Amino acid sequence: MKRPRGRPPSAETPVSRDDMVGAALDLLDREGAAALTMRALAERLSINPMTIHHHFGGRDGLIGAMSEAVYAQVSAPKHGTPIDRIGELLKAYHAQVLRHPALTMLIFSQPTVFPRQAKRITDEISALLAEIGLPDDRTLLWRDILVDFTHGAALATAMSGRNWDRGSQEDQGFNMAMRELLLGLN
Amino acid sequence: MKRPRGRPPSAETPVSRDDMVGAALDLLDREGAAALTMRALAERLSINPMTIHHHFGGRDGLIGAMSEAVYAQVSAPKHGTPIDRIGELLKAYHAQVLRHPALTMLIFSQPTVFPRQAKRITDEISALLAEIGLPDDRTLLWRDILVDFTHGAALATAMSGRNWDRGSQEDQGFNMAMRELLLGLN
DNA sequence: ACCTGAACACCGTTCAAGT
DNA sequence: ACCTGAACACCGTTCAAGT
Repeated sequence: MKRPRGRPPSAETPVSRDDMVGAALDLLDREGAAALTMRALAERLSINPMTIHHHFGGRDGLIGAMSEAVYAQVSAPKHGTPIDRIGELLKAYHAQVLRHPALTMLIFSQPTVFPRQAKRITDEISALLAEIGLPDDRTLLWRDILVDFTHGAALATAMSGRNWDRGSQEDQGFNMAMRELLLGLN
Repeated sequence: MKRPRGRPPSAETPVSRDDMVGAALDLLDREGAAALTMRALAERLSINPMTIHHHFGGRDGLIGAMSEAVYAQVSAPKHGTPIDRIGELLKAYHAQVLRHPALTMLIFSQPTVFPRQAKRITDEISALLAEIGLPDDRTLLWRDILVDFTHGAALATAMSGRNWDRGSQEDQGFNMAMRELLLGLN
């Protein structure tokens, strides 16, 4: 029953890095943060826990890779008014949070793994706010308002514990609130 | 060196429930969530881990008691316009978050321990919004905006990892943002 | 380079027992 | 009632070793 030591014969297709990230996300979404252990994930992939550890440099590294994968594609549309583009960017961000609420909690509770993608998105919002012609101090103020509100809404979702599909009620509430907030920018 | 089994002679003043909550908060604030283990806390109090466990029904129960203690005193002033009272209530809430950012993260990442105090504060905001004369749908919308923004700002603070005294820059940023948001209610 | 097994230093909690 | 010690079933990670 036990696998032999050392590298397995190459006939067995090896488990890729992406396989690991994908399986980790699936496990996290289905069973929550407590269930995402290196050991459980390894079991599911029929590999050794240390294999995962070596690929990502530990559990934090794995979580970092997961968040990069999830948030990499979040971006603002190329056309439209700056305000519309801000709204769409934050909606896209929030939509990903709705898909993986437990991941959001993990990221927040472990500051060391906070993804570069989050900084990228934040910076993009700052740039768009400046494009409107807002003075510097109000650019900062509104960037914090919009980003913090989005994170707070994410938190509320993550705490509810369920996963949501795009277009759910939760999503609509967020969209309405975001529209209301963006009115304050005019 | 080892303490004897069973109940210690009553000459040694026993460790009270409040002592445990206080020491737990101190440990959490100083060294972070990972350091708040039943065993480390027991060591610090020179008692058995299981003593704490029995008093609170486990680690989650302890965290619940900590959050009740921290948020119990957060309340709105008795006089003033509803909008002012909302602002003060959320500022008081946020001020406690600034004092114990790691506790906030713990609460959020463990939905089962989310404190009754949070519900109490949320309900109070709903009531104050209704007092302004806002229609029901806008009461809900703005309650979410204000509460979620406050939580998001709390998150940003908690992630920064440091503790802040009242009146810090972080606090001022929050106060300015809150004032800006409350303008949207008129 | 890539993968593995055994061991280490933890953890919360169950259980049975003391006073 | 309140407190304790030992044991259980975990955890991430270090280490040394295989191919």
